[in-house]
Amino acid sequence: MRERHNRLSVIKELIKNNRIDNQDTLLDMLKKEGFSVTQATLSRDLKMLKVGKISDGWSGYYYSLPENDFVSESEKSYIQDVRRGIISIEFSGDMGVIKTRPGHANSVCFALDVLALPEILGSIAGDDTIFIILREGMTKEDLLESFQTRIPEIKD
Amino acid sequence: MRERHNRLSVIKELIKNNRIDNQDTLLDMLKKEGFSVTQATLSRDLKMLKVGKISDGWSGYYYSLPENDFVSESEKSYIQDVRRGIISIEFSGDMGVIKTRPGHANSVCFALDVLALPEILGSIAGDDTIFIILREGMTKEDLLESFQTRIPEIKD
DNA sequence: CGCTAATATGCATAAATATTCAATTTGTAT
DNA sequence: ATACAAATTGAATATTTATGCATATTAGCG
Repeated sequence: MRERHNRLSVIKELIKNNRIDNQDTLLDMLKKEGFSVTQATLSRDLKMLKVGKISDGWSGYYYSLPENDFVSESEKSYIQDVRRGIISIEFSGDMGVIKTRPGHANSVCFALDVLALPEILGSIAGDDTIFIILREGMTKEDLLESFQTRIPEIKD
Repeated sequence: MRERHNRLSVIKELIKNNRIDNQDTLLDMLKKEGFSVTQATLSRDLKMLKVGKISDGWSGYYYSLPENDFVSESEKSYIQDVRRGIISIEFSGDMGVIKTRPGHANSVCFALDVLALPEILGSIAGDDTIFIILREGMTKEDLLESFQTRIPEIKD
């Protein structure tokens, strides 16, 4: 199911570069890019990308990515750190344990910190193990979803 | 028709202080504050206030005021400068002429600058006269509307 | 005051967006 | 491979938001 991720990043580009004010026009643009889906799917995609609809300051509204969503170059490299180091992630209640390749725990942990995932209250790294504590009200599913949207989108 | 302005500022407070994610609940809150209107009116109010609907970062969306819409105390005093100094405003094409009380042109002009109305490209002040140039695509109606929403809402 | 133009509002409805449900596809562990 | 759970999607529908139009209210002005 690589399809969806590709679509998501195309949507992101479209939103970043155009003033789009409804899903139907976005749908058309997507079609021209080769993605043929329905409005229902697009609605879900937008929610997943956390796009908002904000005022242009005078006459209307348009879609907009959340602030911190220009993935800076340095941030990309942190994401790489995560991908290179991480082996597994498991949970017990509000706590999670991430296993990494030996010696990678610290760089992964630091990278997670930089990514500032809203689900993570805090984390601490050993040599190949990271403990994380979920923020109150968050579930492991929330965190895993964040991972999916933040991590896989990076190419090469 | 003071009513609407009061309602607008109550709406602003409600949005600033609560996580509201649809107009019906906002409608209820308004009712409790003593404002009884329909969803149609509320929809128009929100557009007038330029509120956006943005992601809370994990599970949903809520209304949010545009960034620069916390009217700072200093900004309030600038608005007062405008209200105290201004006498009339007239247009010819893309240009506007504001007449002020003698000696007030400068303070009004500076205040307009601070308010950073999107409709104004630039302005220059004499002693009791200000010239302003509208930004391309903007009309005098746009500017006057901005005035109405920015200036009158300030109390005392 | 009464008149008029502008503004504000509600009602009904259109337009836009989200969600339910069933079907299909994909991932994973035998 | 085969079976089962999870994820993805579309179609239909529900929910939410915007708007056209008629009416009501207000601000000016003679």
